Amino acid sequence: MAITLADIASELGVSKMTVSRAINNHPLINPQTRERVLEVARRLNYQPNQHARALATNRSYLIGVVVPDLMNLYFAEVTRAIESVTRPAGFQLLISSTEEDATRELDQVEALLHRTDGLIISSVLNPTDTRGYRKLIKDGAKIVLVDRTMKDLRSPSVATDNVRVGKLATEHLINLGHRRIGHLCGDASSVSVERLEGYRQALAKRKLRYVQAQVRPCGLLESEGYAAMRSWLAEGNVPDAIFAVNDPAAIGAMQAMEEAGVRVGDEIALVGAGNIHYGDMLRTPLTTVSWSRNEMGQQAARLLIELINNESTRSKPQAIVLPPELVIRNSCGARPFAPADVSYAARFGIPAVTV
Amino acid sequence: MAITLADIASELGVSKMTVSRAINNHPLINPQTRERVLEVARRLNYQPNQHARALATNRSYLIGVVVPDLMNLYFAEVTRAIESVTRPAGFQLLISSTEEDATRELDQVEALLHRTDGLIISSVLNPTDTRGYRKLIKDGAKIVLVDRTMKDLRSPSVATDNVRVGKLATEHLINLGHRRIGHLCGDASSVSVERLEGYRQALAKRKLRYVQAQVRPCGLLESEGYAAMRSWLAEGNVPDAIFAVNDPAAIGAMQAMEEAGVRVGDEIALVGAGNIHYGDMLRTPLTTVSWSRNEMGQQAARLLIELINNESTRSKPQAIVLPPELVIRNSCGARPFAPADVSYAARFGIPAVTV
DNA sequence: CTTGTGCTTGTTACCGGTAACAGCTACAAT
DNA sequence: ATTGTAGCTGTTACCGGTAACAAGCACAAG
Repeated sequence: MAITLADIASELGVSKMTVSRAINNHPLINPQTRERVLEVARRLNYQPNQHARALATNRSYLIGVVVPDLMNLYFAEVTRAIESVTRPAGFQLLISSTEEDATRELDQVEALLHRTDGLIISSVLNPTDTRGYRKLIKDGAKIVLVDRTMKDLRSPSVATDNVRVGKLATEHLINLGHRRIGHLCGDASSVSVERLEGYRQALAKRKLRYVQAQVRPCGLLESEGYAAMRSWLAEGNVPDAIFAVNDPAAIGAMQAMEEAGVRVGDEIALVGAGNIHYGDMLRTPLTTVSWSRNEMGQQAARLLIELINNESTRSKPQAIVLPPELVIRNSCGARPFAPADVSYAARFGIPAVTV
Repeated sequence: MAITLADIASELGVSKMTVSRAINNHPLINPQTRERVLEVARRLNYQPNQHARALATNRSYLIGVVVPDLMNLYFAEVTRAIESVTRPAGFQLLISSTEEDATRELDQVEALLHRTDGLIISSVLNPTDTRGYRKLIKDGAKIVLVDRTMKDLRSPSVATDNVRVGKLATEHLINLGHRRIGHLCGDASSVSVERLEGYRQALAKRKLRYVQAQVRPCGLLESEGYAAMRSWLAEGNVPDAIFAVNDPAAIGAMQAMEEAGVRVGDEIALVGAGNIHYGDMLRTPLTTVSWSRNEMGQQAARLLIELINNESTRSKPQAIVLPPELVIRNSCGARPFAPADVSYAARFGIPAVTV
């Protein structure tokens, strides 16, 4: 078995308490005694039992991170940023990926809450459906929301202005001369809903009609973007420009377009959101909307540590909003798409569907 | 505070022990009693205190995962595969990224060992320098090595045949007609050393000279591949084909080439290793060597769970080797590179260095 | 010579579970 | 009636730390 406080104590003929104080740099201890204890601890390679410590102090020095998808480099980046703050502060991360699945999220959160000091969550849930989290927070759970927020929840959050994200992307496409602009929209999560709202606002502002058929349900995963775009191309009636809810969805759509022989940025303009790594190195570099993933993760980590240490001087939970900006690359194209009615179905060998 | 066993016990007028037995499906309990207990537990939303349980049983149901770089999608994939096995088995993951830094790895491992039931490690360390791990394993640490292995270590491992990886990549370049084949080599880790060995073997087999100047130290990170290639191009004397130790390094190199106006696959053939996500969607799709990340993660997870449950029937630790295969895309080019002595320095505006 | 005070150390109990063993009850066997 | 034996439940101690309080000691002040 491992070395315990008691081993060191008996070795030195002192009490466990003295050893404990030495290890924890407690002020009420003779510096010489501390040195003697630390020396023995080093010699025996003492490692405190974290479970015992957590049980006694009710502090685990663990932070749970719940993200929708670790294969999405956007979240890998946010997670790394979180770690860059939590590690120096002495916390370790319990990371779990929900695969964009709400049930899994609730399970994970429930499981993580009781073995961590607090959670950083990027929630897949519908932002209006806050019952679950509201209760947890009332019961004292320390939760910070990152990237995806929820309405009226008394917990700090860090996100970008997603309505503006949708507006920036859509307005850019309008400015390029496009009039038939579609949207691959996400799910019920806050980012999806707000970016859709931004898309609508941009259209309205420029007096363009909002056409239901031009908004295709998709999801936030690359595979979903691919599937949605593939069926859209097969059915026909594809717009000349598309704003995809996020970069993975855009990249999935891009892949579907390429398979169908559609020249991205030329025949169909495409804009994503999130500015994920490799977006600039793709066959068709992806035009996107960007904000700092680094800032996002670091701020979230700071807010959570504040919360854990009860340093929150403010009465209202802080909601940090990071400014989004357009990153223009090639996928949005320069020329508008001229022919109004090309069917891509033939390219897949699938009969076109009249909408 | 949270509900404890004692709360449930007093509510029902039974002992803590009875409640504990009910919660854990212990056989020595009256089914009716169990039902009554479970009902109250549900009603009060009892969540067992994992720290207390871990302290009493010496089992935490946590598995530590130490990977070199979570921004490397290769490891994100392996991690996801690990999780797909460990989660159904009731374990949670404590993930930490070492950023390809040996010191950080040792720190992390030390810290994780004492709060987990076992570790899955992809080690950055020099594979011959096994002192540290050897001692830990002798002291009872449950460790499975994944992707990167170490010599003579009594612990199970899952990896690919990295000598073969280097051979496959290099032979492919030779078969394409290249004679001046360089290598962006990694660090002291097992994959780096073995792939370099494969590169040498392939050259030797085809009677090509091993030229020290054509093997550039690089590292395993994208940024390192970029930096190494950039300076190589600036110095001149670049070979017509390059095998990069892994995909991130290859992609970094690719970026440096593009910035220098060098046409990848055309002027310089490039092959990576690992087949990371997006490798096929890059501006120049990356030729690479591939093996199953999924298999890798899942097998590692199974081996560790076996180890934790002491189900290891075999006396020798298992060493699983996954077969690598070549994935031919565009970065390796079709035509060999003709001119032998072009200086790329001018393109950077840097004076060429004669080697 | 007491008393007070500050510094350091020890004692006790507890955090919330679980293992090992003891004890109780009802019923069957002798 | 006694003993044995399942079958279930309770008791006690312990896992390895820490908080709160008690206590010892040296030395200065009264």
